[in-house]
Amino acid sequence: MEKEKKRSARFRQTRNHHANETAEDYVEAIAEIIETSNECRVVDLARHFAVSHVTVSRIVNRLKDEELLETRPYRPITLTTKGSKLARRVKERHEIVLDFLIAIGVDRRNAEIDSEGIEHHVGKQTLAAMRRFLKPK
Amino acid sequence: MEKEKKRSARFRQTRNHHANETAEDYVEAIAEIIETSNECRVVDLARHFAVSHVTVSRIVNRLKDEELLETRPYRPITLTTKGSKLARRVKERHEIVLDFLIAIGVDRRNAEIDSEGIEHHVGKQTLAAMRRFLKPK
DNA sequence: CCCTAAATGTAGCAATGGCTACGGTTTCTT
DNA sequence: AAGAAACCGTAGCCATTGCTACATTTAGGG
Repeated sequence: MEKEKKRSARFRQTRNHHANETAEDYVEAIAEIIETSNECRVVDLARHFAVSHVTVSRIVNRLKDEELLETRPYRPITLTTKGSKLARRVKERHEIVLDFLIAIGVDRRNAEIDSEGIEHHVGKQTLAAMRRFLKPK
Repeated sequence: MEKEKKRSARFRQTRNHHANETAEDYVEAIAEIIETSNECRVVDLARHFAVSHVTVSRIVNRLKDEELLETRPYRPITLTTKGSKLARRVKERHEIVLDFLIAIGVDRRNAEIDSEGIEHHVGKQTLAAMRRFLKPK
């Protein structure tokens, strides 16, 4: 019974992370787009994620409420300090996961696909293990 | 531009997999419960995933439409052949991911947590790489 | 056998993330 | 400066996955 309770808690955790995954993907994309194009617009994100601008707009508003970014109507999107920090963490984690998959023998194409999905579920310990694998001292 | 198009396709893929993940989790859980308790009821799944029986009931109906399982009102749930096959594949993949995480140095507790989330995003190549890592010939 | 408890089902609400259609702003081009 | 094109916002639809509250069915204990 005790074991079942733990399992349940785990599943709940997984689900609660879902909205968070979107936030992570968005701040990462925004940081990336700003870095390469100097500014990030709703359309850029729509293209990036291959969704309509409407979907992006709604999510951006939510992330604004969460104080991850700032926008004004018809204006570019900027990250708050909180958003930038999250973006940096996410980017680092993403790169580690990608490099790790390549290191264990997955070709770049597939590593890129799988890492997009995997990265959100990689906890601290797992990330540390991947890091160790990449840089054995 | 070409690269951006590929990336978009990838994201779309990821999203389309979401409903599928639920199906995978459910058939895996059903197979597991039947194996240990001889039958699987809606309440068992509700306990397993720590959600209400209502949520389970709705999802079970959807999976019935997808012919992964069979139910009759107020009756236990059974897997179809299709459902059983999926469950077996999912279970195998799950075990490989779990063992792999442990093998790279993640403790069991964290490996169990992360593997639940990661497993759905592990493609054929990545799974093969994990298998190679576990059983080097 | 009946009556209650447990299990299921149904109705209806919320949040998230998709969409199209339509209308309002900004910006660029002529 | 005017008009077109690009961009953005809003309304309103759908599906999924949560929920509570209430109704129904099944199964067991008296």
